Amino acid sequence: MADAPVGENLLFLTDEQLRQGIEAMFFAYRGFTSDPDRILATLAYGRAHHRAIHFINRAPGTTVNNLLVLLGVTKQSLNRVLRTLIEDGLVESRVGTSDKRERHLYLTEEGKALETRLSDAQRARMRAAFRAAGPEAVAGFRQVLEAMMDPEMRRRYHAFREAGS
Amino acid sequence: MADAPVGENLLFLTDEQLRQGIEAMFFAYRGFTSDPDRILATLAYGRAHHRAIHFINRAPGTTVNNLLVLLGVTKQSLNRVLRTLIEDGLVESRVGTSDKRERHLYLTEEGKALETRLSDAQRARMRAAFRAAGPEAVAGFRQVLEAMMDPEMRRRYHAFREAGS
DNA sequence: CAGCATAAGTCAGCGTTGTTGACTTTCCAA
DNA sequence: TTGGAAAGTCAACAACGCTGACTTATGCTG
Repeated sequence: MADAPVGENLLFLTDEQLRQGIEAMFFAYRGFTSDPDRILATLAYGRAHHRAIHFINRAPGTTVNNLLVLLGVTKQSLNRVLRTLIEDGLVESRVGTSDKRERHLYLTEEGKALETRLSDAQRARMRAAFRAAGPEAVAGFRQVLEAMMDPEMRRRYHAFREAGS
Repeated sequence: MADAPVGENLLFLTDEQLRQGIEAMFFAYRGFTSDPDRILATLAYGRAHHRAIHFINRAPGTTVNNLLVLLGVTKQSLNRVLRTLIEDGLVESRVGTSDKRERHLYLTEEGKALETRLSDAQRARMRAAFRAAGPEAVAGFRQVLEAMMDPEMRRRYHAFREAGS
């Protein structure tokens, strides 16, 4: 916010620059998802399964309600994914202790194994991109992405930053 | 590649940093698509229509084959989208002059109007994010996104940069 | 000219993942 | 004890990917 560069250096706000940013997001997101997608395709799972596994791994014991708000999907949509993951023994659902209506979600050993496999693939690409671009570019990358989030999602993103590190 | 910073400044390649990068991409992409999605929902169109409209606008006269490679979808999937856009009078399909097997795609006035509407919404968010982060961050953002693309997509992305500016 | 290749379009069917709406069960808290 | 929150379920639907099989029109090559 505050003091953006004044005067001549606003070329990065050109219509053409903005369109290129949009296209960069589109093509980069394709690359971003392609490696896990290839693994998932061999397992009869999809991206929704990956996302559930990712966030359960990041926040073990999270409730179904937490998860569906985080993922931005309906209870019914998440439930379909969770059911198959539980049936297949990748996720464990434990009844809450303080509030027994809640279900707390955990990855099983098998679930952790798949998480590692998916994450390794995705992190390898991210690592290569970070290494190629250098630390200053990475800082800029994160700043722009953060500014692009809805405020509520930015809040949740920060919650993970604190919990994870 | 080349000379990455040596020694202590490799914190940006930490496992935790990479995971945060992954989550940033996820949350940011949600924001990135949310504004056009809201408009499209009122029109019985989806993201696939938006993507087709976007790239036809960027490369008027492109062929169906060009477009499906660019979008990374099958002919059948693209055709379903194009058919509705042509029926609704947003896209015009002209038989090729040199090669009559080809169909060249153009936005009609109505198509351009919708493109503008969708693009305005998406660019507004991108502009706000760029402004908030500043030009150096934007440069880094683009560097990292580019490094994250598959090489073939990076080539196509550059083709647009040259054609567009 | 014959025959193969290419571009496009179409039909049928399927899977994943999102949606709404309606409903039940469980259980906490006022 | 009663209202409401959390979770789960069933049904139906839409968007948008996919494969496979096929047709039509056209271009190119031997």
